[in-house]
Amino acid sequence: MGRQGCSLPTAAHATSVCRRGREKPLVSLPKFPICPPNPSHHGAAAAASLAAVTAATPAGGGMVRLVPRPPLARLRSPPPPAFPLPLLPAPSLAATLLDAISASPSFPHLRHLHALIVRLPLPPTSLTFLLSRLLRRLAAVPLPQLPPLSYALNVFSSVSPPDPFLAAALLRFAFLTAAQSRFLLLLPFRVFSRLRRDHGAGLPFLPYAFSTLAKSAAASKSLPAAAAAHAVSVLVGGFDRHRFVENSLIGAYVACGDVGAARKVFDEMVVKDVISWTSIVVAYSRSGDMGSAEEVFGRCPVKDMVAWTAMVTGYAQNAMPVKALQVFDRMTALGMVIDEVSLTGAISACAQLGVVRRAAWVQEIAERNGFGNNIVVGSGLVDMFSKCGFIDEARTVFDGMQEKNVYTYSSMIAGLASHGRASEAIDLFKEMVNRANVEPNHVTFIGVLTACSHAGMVGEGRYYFAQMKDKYGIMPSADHYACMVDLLGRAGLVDEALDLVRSMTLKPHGGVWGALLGACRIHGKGEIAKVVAEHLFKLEPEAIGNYVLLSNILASAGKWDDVSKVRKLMRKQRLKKDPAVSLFEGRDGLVHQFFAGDNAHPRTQEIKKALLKLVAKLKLEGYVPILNSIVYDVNDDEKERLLMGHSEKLALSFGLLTLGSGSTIRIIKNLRICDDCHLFIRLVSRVESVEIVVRDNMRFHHFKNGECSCGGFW
DNA sequence: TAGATACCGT
Repeated sequence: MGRQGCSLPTAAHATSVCRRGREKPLVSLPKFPICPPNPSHHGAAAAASLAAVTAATPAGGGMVRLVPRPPLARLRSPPPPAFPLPLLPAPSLAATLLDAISASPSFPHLRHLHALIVRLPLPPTSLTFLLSRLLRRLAAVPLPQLPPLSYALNVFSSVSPPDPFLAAALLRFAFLTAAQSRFLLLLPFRVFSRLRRDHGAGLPFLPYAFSTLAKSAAASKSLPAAAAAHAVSVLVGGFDRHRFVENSLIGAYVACGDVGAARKVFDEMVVKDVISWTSIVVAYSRSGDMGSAEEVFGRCPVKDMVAWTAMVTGYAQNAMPVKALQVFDRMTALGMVIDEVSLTGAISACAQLGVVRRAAWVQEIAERNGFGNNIVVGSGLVDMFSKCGFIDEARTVFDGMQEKNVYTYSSMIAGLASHGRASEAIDLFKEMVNRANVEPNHVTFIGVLTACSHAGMVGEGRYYFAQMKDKYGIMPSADHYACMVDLLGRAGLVDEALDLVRSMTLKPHGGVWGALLGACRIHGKGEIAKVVAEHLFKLEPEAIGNYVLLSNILASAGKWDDVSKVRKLMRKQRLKKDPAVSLFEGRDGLVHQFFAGDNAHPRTQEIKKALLKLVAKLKLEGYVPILNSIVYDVNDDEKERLLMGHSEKLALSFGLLTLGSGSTIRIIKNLRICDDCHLFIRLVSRVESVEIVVRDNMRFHHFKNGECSCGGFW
């Protein structure tokens, strides 16, 4: 129990279950406070580090022309000012100008204000304060009108002697504009170098200047830049014991993936605050080392909402959803407020678990607090409902979202694909690129290709695979190849799929070979399977599924000698197959768990009796058990007996007993549904007039009127 | 100066 880390949850993820007579609700619904929605190490070394970083920065199309010009010379027919001309005493004048800066909608307005400010008789502190605010506002002007760096340098040069406060504001301007244009992310380093060259020791720097350099290093994920920011902050700034700067440096090292360097700065800090602690926790969450994250979090003396949230999202990102929800519950029990970010972590955990009641509770929190308008929360809800089996609810959330981005579309497309609604997924992709003008990325195409694969749409799949590269400039990754191999292989084009793998310039990973092995299973290609499996066993020696799959393929072909060889190999590797298990959530919210051949449920006699009756009824309708689905060398009677003990049949029988005709029965299974159970459930949906939704380890099957949404492609 | 979402095969 407690296995974590598969793409869809196993039964073990349920927080509590009904088994061996022990009944507990799946989840309790705690009460907690909700916050209101948000309103909206030496001189030469330092120089060398800095030179390395600035040299690594590509030349920037004239943006770094550091030739100051008098601001007035740039004035060209300014528009009429949208504010009253200041005829007030000096303090009020500064206040009026500040209001005017905040309210200025465009670069021309701000330019006009700049001209005005430098002409007015303002005290020096007011002047630098206003100009720094002006720089901040200038950096927020949307891209087409975004002022060039040369203009910001003019602002800086408006004041003499050079002012440290304005220098920090100038660096921040460089950072913000570079971030906005996603170009020249290391621009602040260039500006810093220039300021050093022009003013030398005549211009001291404030700590904020170095935190901006650290931020710029973090944004560019450049470890040399982080090291350079570190070096100059100590050697030029003398800030080797400044908490603010140290925290920024930790953040930069974390963003660049150097946990060791981050930890070194942290360990050497004399005074640590919650931000220092949280940064280290995050460093371990991101590197997948939740054990160390737990240890550091445990030692953190004062924990705030952000620190707690870092743990929730850390667990969620590392496929430990049960722990994520436990931490989320603890933080709410302690009276911490919940905001969009912490809720996003809980949503992700619910999506991984597929727990319906908990998901509904999370949505209620989101709606009650207006978080539903948040694009990240909304996208998360779409994903969550899809993974809980409620594709229509996912679509409702999606349609209700005012703003959608590539995550929102990709979640919805992948959701539709996993529910077998391929044409809807393709239509949505077309809407995304043609009407909404949202640029697809590599993840979007995984969803599109999966949709094609699950519906046998070979032509469409080939078309989008080509379009991805030719139209959108996205080079296919091994994952995209895995989708294509799956698509071709399922459709029976196993040889073509093998050719595609052999033509790859990228090294095929387990996903690619695994898809091919799956195709061999469907189409009974025992000989190819053996070759494919060899690649897989080398790449993933401990992935039990590969051995089981090969063994099953060989068993279906009656090659029992080969089967025993594979089983021997498994024993040698000390690998043991996961037992098959199905979960059924009753109307009362209790989760009932059934293992294959299980007699443990309190109502087992009733369940088996009902199942036998059901089998007899189906046989009258033409049902013939698919004995081939049993991969053991036993006689046909025994095969049929084993088939009738399959966990999803037990869960279905119990579902029918408790819910009855006309209802929707939802079953979660940890392994792939077998051919016989698939046929069986299809027939039950017709004969008993029920809808049955089964989530297997990869996707959803919606059974209705004798048909399944997967159309046989699973 | 710290915390956010989507994806392949078995």
